[in-house]
Amino acid sequence: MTSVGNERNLTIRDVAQRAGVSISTVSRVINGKKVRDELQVNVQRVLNEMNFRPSAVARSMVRGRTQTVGVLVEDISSSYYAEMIKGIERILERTGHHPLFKSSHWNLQLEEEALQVFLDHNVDAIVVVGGLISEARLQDLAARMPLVLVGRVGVSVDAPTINLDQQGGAYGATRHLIELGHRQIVHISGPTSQEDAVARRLGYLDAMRDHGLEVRPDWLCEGDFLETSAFRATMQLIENATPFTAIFAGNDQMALGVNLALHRKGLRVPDDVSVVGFDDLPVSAYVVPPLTTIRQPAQQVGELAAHAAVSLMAGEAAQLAPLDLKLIVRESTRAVRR
Amino acid sequence: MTSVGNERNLTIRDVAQRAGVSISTVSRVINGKKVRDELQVNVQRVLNEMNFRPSAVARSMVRGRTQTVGVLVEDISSSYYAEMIKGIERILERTGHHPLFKSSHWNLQLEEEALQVFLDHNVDAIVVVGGLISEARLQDLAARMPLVLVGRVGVSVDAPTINLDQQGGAYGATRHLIELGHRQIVHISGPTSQEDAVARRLGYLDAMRDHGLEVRPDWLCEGDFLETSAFRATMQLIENATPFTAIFAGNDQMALGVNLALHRKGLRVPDDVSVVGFDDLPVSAYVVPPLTTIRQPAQQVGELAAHAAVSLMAGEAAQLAPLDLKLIVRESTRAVRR
DNA sequence: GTGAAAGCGCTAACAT
DNA sequence: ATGTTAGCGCTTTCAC
Repeated sequence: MTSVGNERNLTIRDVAQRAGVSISTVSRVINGKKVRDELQVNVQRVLNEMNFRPSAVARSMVRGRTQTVGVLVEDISSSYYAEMIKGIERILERTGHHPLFKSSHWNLQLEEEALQVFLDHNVDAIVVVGGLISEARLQDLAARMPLVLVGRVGVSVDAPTINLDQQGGAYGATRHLIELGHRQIVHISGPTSQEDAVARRLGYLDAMRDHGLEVRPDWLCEGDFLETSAFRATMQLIENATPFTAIFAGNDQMALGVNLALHRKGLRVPDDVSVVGFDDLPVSAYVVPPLTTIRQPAQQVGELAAHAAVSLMAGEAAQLAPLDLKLIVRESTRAVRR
Repeated sequence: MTSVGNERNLTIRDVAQRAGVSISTVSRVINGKKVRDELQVNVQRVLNEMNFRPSAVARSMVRGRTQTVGVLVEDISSSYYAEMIKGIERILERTGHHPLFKSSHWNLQLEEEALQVFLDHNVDAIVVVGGLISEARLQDLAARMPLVLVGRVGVSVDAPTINLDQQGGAYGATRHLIELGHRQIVHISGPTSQEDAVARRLGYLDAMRDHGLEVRPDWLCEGDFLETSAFRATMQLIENATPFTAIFAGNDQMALGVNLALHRKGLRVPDDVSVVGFDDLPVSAYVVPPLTTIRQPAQQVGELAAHAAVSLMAGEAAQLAPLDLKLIVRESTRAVRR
């Protein structure tokens, strides 16, 4: 049976001894440097026999690089971030780098701690997704090591930044409803402490204004990007007899909350009320009715961020292809009934 | 402004020099060992001033421990694993350990590679969730280092194993349908290459048999745990005019696929067909109608696994509290129409 | 209690 | 081309 890894804790010395060469020769063989054919073959054989693998820790120590990339997200288990992480994994795997994921749960202190851990562990690059870290701190980081920012709009940090046009996406979502004849459109936003939530709300406001539609104050609700908040907001709306024919939720999770509230109140989607979400989560195509939404290419964002990090680590400039949000029309929206 | 981490790459020598003491004294202060009060205060001040943090890599090198735990899952971005990961993060954070997550995508070779990476990086413990790694290999690993297994039923490896009674859960799901008067119950299982899928199918079969119900061959479908497969299977069932009044899907994602197919064919849930899922994903409570399902306490599983790993690393035996699956009755099931 | 020195496993000069 | 040696930054004997 082939054993996984070293039998005990073998070192390069053990290999050298067994092969009857010096440790540098073993090191050279391991690293594919020039060695006399005869020795090369012999050492390689011993290497295989002993199932030897060099210690990544020792290599990191001497090389000053660890082949790891710190990735800071709000919540690993949230669908959107999870998708992004998948993209990051895929790219880094190819380049022999290892992502180190940390969740900060929208908590500034946890973010700082995570960064500190990355620094302590001497990661070769850091990817910061969203978050509350100050611009100054990010700039500080960027000056010292490869840093890639995702979803931090409006920061002037000297680091490649990947942003999707949240405002434009929200504008498109709202316009879609308007084009279907809706005039009374509610928007349930995410928490205004988050940039994305604010940008999307702005997009909604812009679209309404551009089409000459007034926004009733009670059409603007604030949720927290989770299902329950939107569920409650929608129940409230109905109980208050607020008039509306469509709801644009700040993300798909909240759109689900909206759906359920409408269902509870005996309103049908899309016959009575049209609903649009944002993100296009994997489940969104399968809920009943399938959700019209704005697709965020989360995996691609992750891939792009990883590519940028790899470039930076190689001392090259990062190439940032523009990524687009796309309206995905499914079955939760229809022309307003006249 | 407080800077994150070291200005350049400060070492313990720089601190020693500035504080006018030896590096051992600095080391002692950092590690909270006995040092003369006067020196202690002085060194600590310099430490703070310089914003010094010891290199985790160097510490790992000399201590032989890295404070990291390798966690191998099939797919980080899958809801169920993501929840578990959250539980693992939460516990390890408290003990100062850092999880290193790897996805293996149901690919044996990727699993082996991930393990190898863990070993190379000298992780202090490994948590293997499900997967295809052979029992022999796991035993090999367990003999050499702290290893915790999750969801590997029937392996006789000398390592703490956390298992939920998948078969029992499926039995309960099926019995729930039977108690509602259903007799014609379809089961769409996950891929039979996965232990969980097989166990759940067995639970279904047991329940049917125990209640004297025959299982038509075409009531047993095999999906792949993803929405689409169940969608297709359900469409097929209806097109073949297979008689059924309820469907037990192997997981919630497939239950969503079932829902959509029923919707497409004009069948109502639960009025025409009852549907039960498995897992209780965060979204399951918010789809319309809210899904009746078997709750797997994914986060708790993660927490338990992390606790076990921590115990093992401390040289203690792991305490494994039993975790239960629970039937969550929501609105996708109702008594069969007579 | 404190400092000098050895050494964790490896790579990269530097000799040979 | 190969071996010898000096560290990488830290912890930990071991003397004092």
